[in-house]
Amino acid sequence: MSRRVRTRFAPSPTGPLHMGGVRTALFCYLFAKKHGGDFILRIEDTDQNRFVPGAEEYIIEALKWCGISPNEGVGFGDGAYGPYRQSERKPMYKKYAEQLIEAGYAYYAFDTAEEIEQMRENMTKQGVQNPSYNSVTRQYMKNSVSLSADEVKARLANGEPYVIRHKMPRNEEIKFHDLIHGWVSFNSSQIDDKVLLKADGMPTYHLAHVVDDYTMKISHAFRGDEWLPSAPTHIHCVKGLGWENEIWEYAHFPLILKPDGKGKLSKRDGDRLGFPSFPINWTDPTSGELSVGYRERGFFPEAFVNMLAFLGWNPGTEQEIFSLEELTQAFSIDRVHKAGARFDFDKTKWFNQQYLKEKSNAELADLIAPQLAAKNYNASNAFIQTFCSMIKERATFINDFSEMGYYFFEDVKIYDEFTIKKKWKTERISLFEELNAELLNDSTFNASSIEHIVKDFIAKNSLGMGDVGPILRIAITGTMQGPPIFELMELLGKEIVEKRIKIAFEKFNSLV
RNA sequence: GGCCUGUUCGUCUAAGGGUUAGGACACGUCCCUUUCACGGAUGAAAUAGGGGUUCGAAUCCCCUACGGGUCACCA
Repeated sequence: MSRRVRTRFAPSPTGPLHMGGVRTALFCYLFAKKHGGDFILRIEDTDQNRFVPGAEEYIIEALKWCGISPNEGVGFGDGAYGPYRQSERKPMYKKYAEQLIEAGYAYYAFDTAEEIEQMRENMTKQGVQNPSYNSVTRQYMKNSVSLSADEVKARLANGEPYVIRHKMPRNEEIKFHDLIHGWVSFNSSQIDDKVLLKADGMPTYHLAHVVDDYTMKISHAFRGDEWLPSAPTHIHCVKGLGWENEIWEYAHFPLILKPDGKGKLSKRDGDRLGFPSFPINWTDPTSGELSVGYRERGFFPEAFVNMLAFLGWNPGTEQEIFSLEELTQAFSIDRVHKAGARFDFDKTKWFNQQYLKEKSNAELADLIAPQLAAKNYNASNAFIQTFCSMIKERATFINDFSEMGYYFFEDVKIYDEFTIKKKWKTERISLFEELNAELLNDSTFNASSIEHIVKDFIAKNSLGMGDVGPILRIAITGTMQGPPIFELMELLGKEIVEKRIKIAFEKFNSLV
């Protein structure tokens, strides 16, 4: 009764994986892991015309980055059900297609593309709204249903090109159960005779899905909602092959929609919607066009995965931050939504920020080391860790650190002139020189000693913090935004503070 | 257009016949801080419409509207 849980993610290497695909993989992974089963990566490379070099490697690398590694399949070590690339499984499909013919569930078709086109035109002229190769039109086409057995034999013997088409019944109720949608039923009269085996001997998705999921002992076939309309074809083929008692459970996941709700997110979107739609960078091999991925944009894989999990699923509690392990525990297919979810980049950034805040300063110091090195910023590890502690609650991405806090490592490049003009009073110049001198005399020079000096100075001269704070802050950092100024002065040290104040005061005078 | 599928704050969602319809993002206000953020508090904000069933409906049924998917020798 209890069957080993085996799920698979089966992308086609026709380009990069987009985030919708990653989410499908994630759900398959979570479900398999939760039930102690297997998660398999199968590459659906049956369309040689659409093959894109580098796509398979991309898919593997992207899954690795996300931490949703298959335990079986292309790139992750073969298991007992290989090969895991459909092109390498080519020989087996024909056998099953022929088995379907013998069972009366499929037939040979010899029509050329032009003949099919002609048929569609004729049907349209006759007022048929949706012309297709189906239980009615197949009678008028060149196939083993309409042609005599002898002629079919002769054509086959002559090596005439042919495809094998599914023979969808004329008028039958086809019903199947979906873990998310419940019972879904179709009338077969609405469904066309899909090509199962192409003229080049390769299967189409329809045959490949049925044959591979059966032979790979897949227990749960999960895929996006866009597959729902072709499910009856698959169900009927399963029946024709006599596998209906061993069939997997289906679940069709809700689609991830564009932020405006107009259509599903697709590969074609790249990063031109204002946010990445790919997990990692992708360079189109023909156009050379680069689409920035979540990884390069500065997202943590944990945050990206966490966000994806919450698109169409939720745990039913108010917890939102989940590690992969926690997701595995909490995941349940019956908490997956039915309706498509619009993507929200703000929320995605929020997830990243949550993870950023939780990183230790030591971890962050390691992570930002490359960007500091790239800018030739040299500093001790202790300095960098303090820098991280001061900047992390103000940033969303680690990529932003060196840019946001450049003044930790080099002199101020841009001054907030608006605030200077408002706050700098030329007549107070000697007063500030005095403060500067007092600061230089401070032998401790830590945040609290500096604060003392400044506060005494304010009191002595009947000023307010608003008269001094901004001046100091802009002198040191150039901006009104940033970490606590006294702590920053302590970190930078007396020499740098002295130098910056000197440069700044001259600048201020020239501005006012 | 046919078929399939869906519809709770702007967005992601909770509430599986009985709640002042809850949370999060984004937005407003206040507190903390005489910076910015973080954090805390608070506000505004939703059951698409119409019919049933029921003592009682966001939840069940029907109709309408609207959205999405799909209609290839692509997956």
